Amino acid sequence: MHSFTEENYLKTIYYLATRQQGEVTTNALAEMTATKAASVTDMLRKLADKQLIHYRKYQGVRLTSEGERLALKIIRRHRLWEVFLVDKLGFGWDEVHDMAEELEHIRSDELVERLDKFLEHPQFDPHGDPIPTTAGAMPQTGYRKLSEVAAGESVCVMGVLEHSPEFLQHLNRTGLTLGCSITLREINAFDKSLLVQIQPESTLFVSHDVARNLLVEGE
Amino acid sequence: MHSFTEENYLKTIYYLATRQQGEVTTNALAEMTATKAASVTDMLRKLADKQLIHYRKYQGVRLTSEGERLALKIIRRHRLWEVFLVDKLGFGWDEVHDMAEELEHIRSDELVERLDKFLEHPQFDPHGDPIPTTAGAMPQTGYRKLSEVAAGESVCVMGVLEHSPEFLQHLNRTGLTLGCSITLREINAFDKSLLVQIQPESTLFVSHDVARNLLVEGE
DNA sequence: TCTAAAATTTAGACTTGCCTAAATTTTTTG
DNA sequence: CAAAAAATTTAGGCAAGTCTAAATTTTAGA
Ligand SMILES: [Mn+2]
Ligand SMILES: [Mn+2]
Ligand SMILES: [Mn+2]
Ligand SMILES: [Mn+2]
Repeated sequence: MHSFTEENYLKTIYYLATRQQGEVTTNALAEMTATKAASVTDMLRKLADKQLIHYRKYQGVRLTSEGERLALKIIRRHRLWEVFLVDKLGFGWDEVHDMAEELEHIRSDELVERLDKFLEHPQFDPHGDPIPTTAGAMPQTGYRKLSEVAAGESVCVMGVLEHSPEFLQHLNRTGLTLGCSITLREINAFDKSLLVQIQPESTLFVSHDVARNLLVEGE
Repeated sequence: MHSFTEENYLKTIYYLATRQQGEVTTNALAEMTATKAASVTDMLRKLADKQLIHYRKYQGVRLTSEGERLALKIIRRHRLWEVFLVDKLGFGWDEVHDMAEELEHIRSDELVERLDKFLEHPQFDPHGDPIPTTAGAMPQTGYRKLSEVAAGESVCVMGVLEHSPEFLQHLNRTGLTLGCSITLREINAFDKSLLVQIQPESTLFVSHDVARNLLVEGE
């Protein structure tokens, strides 16, 4: 069995590995887990002993296939619980992360599979993130960042890259929630801010900081 | 904030205090928590420091009102999660205890209140145990043990005192599940076993060991 | 390429929760 | 009521996960 802490490290390594190439560094892990580099080194030695990561001193780490399998299992749990909290209990998408962070560690495969069935096998969590399959596959989405869309294109908001309550609440206020159809009217060359049409009658300014954290699906 | 371990000790002290009079002893706690007396003593000192129990060396312990409030809060969570697992996910009453044992420690009052609403404010858990109120009151039931019922009486099965999967599965097999109406036909003076009528056409032998763990409600 | 800065690891320590063995207190019993 | 037994606490230690400070390795810059 694995501790909460080990599970959180595996998930964090997976997360960091997907948004960069090469090995995940000690300092990056220390920052994400809000601990110190020395503590990370201790844990890396332990995860390496358990064959969950490939680790060479000073060279960073990479998940083994067993480590990745475990990471995906925790991510599956996390995202299913988030769906439960939003769809069944009525929480907002900005409120569920911390609870799911705890619920993901409840140790029962049967529980997860029954929850999945109860939720009618959702494909995406409330933030648009794909839910890994029982078999441990992470479904790929072809989403682009809104910041990479060309002027004139019409797209649908499908997910977010930033999960902080502050960002999600900002989206709530501006109306840029999942499923929302928008057309990109102008791109401001100076600060890369966007003018998007959100309703036939209403347009909205979107900063580059927001645009590069919004995932959209082409026309 | 309190650790899982502290919460489990408080719940155990509450449990032991309700089924005996006077203070709860170190050895009783060691047995229930499957640890050693020396470990219990360590934890008692810590809980006393936090003013959650009244503790005098060698004299046993008693919950403070704050300790009891916390214990009831954990019990409320435990029982609500059990209702969720049985009513919504379709688990059997013999399968849910260990999962609820973990779920009860998820730290969010809002989550518990929303779960309570989602479950439509249940009064009892799948084992017939009353669910403490948000305010921290434990509803009292007037149930008697089946072993204390007189021959000739008709009663309804309302709860169990023993929660082991083995006992619950035994009840499943014999048909003595919650809500079941039975009439006590005979009491065997030798071994206190019972002959109960469970259907107009069928009767059943019930050992004293089973009867003293079954809670029933008078005619 | 050699050195200074940055990144990482090691050393030594702390807290929590647990253990065994030994000491102490309480309870029981002859 | 004194001795033996039972219950409880104390002493000393261990593993997990964290920290700070110091040492080491890698990287980057002149
Ligand atoms: Mn977590
Ligand atoms: Mn999510
Ligand atoms: Mn528990
Ligand atoms: Mn129960």
